[in-house]
Amino acid sequence: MKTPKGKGAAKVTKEALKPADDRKVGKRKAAAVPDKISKQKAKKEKKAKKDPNKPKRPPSAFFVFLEEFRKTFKKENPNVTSVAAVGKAGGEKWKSMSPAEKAPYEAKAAKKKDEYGKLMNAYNKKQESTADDANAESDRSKSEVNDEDDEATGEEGEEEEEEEEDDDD
DNA sequence: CCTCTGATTGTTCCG
DNA sequence: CGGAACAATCAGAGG
Repeated sequence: MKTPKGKGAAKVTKEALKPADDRKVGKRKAAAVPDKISKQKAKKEKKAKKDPNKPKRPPSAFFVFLEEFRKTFKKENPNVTSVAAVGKAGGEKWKSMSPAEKAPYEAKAAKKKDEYGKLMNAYNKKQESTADDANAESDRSKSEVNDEDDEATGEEGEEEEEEEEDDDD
């Protein structure tokens, strides 16, 4: 089924119970006309080679918080095994949290973003290399140079990760 | 057997 | 500027 239509996906959640925004993203699949469903696992790189090696997006502050929250939640709610349940609970709590409390999570997420930015740099290089069509590139083995000699990321530099600035005052 | 779906919010990217 | 898709998770359910 793949839930072509929203229908059973979003369902009623709690729109009435909670005014939680419109949550536009319920199932944005509608617009995307997915030819081949390839989300979590790429079975075979047949034709659906969207991106050779796209770096996964860094977890948002919310996700960072969620990771920890999940443990706590499940710990106190061993009965609950639904990821959705944790998501909801986490979302509610997240909104309930103070910006100051989210700060540490945001700080961490910010750092992830920093590293991600570097990965993107390298990733962009590959992309710029070619807009190769699936067809055009039949056999470019010899030309398959993936070796980026120079290090894209200045490792030695290692900027000091800014800790969360203590806002005392 | 293996793939997908659910649900949260945030973030990121391309056009 | 905006939309659209995807990030983890975990077990269940279906094809």
